[in-house]
Amino acid sequence: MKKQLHTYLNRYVSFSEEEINLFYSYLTVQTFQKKEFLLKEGEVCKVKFFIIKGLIRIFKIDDKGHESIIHFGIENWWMTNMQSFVNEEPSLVYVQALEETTILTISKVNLEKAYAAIPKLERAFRIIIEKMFIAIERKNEHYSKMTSKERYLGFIDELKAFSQRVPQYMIASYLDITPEYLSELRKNK
Amino acid sequence: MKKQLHTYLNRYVSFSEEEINLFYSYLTVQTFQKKEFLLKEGEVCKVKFFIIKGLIRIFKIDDKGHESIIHFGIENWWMTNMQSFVNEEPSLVYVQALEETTILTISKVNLEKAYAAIPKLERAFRIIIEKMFIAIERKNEHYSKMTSKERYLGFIDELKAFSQRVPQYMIASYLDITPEYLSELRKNK
DNA sequence: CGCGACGTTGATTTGCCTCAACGATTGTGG
DNA sequence: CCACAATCGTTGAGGCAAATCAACGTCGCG
Repeated sequence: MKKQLHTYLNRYVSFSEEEINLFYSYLTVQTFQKKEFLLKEGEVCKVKFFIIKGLIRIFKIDDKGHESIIHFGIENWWMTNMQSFVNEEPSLVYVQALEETTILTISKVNLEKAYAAIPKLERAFRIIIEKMFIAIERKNEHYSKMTSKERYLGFIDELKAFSQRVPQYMIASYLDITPEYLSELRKNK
Repeated sequence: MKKQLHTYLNRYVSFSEEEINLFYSYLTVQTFQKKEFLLKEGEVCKVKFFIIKGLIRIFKIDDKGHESIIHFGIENWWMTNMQSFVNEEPSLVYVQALEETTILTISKVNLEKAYAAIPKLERAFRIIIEKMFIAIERKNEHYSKMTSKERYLGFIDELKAFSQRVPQYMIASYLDITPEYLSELRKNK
């Protein structure tokens, strides 16, 4: 797992073995079963986490009890509920494992310590969040497509990574359409 | 302007006068007239910029020639087209001044130099982008509300900052509804 | 085997768009 | 300083995309 993290981080900033060892000492390994929650609405998100293996979803439940999926997360993604983690506010969303999932977590305090001990980390995480920012804007890009059909087609590529691993109604939820309508879209190609 | 920037940055990380002077030496002042473009689709976004005074919009034009507004930007915001700036790809969006607007710009090269010269800046910009990330997620939050009406109501607060300064059809565009329909929503409270 | 989870289909309803037209402002050049 | 042109908000008629609701078939699992 240390190796996996090292490889990942080196994509952005190159770290020595010692630096990774030090960073790793601030991390905690955790495993969640399928359907287990990493975070529930109302709780404060205490950690950033790196997915070693598995699949998670971030979703919310609206007033009518309707779930809608905001993000999926897979191997080699750093994730958190930024709003809750940064501002230390109650989360508005749920984070749930969709498969058995192993993650490395780091608390806010430890992350600050790690930034202080390894200044390059600050840079790495700035770059990582820039990528996340671009990804989220890209999703929004698709969202504002006129029709759902274009939305669906526009997403096909990035959905490939998930579509084999999650039920179709979750894809529908991510696209913000009903499962019934997605079914119809798929039929008409 | 230097003072304004200093005050702003101190909200996140405290900088000395000298550090700000150094950073400032990498920046360029620019002024744009109302309706002037800071960036057009297809161009590569070469700078990050800080709005000293004025108001801008980021918008795109879809296949049917329909404009839709992605963000507004006002005083004391750092902005850029992240996708284009970071990846040095052609921009998919337009950036346009809606009032006479004065900005401080910094090129990618100079930003790298500034990071190297003033390591604390890396931290400041990490924090700034975290805030931006939270803001954009918050917008998405509103977006996935079931009805446009809820969307409109949910946005009222953060729209106050703009609604006095931009025509209503731009608000509609930002909310992703037609001006006609927004008009109806407003009538029915 | 029986139950729950999932995908599909069809009938009906509705939120929101399109298109067109009309006042009310604003502003701009002659 | 007025006249004419844009620009902007509103209203109404008509239409369509996508939601809702309900029912059914299939599959995998305990």
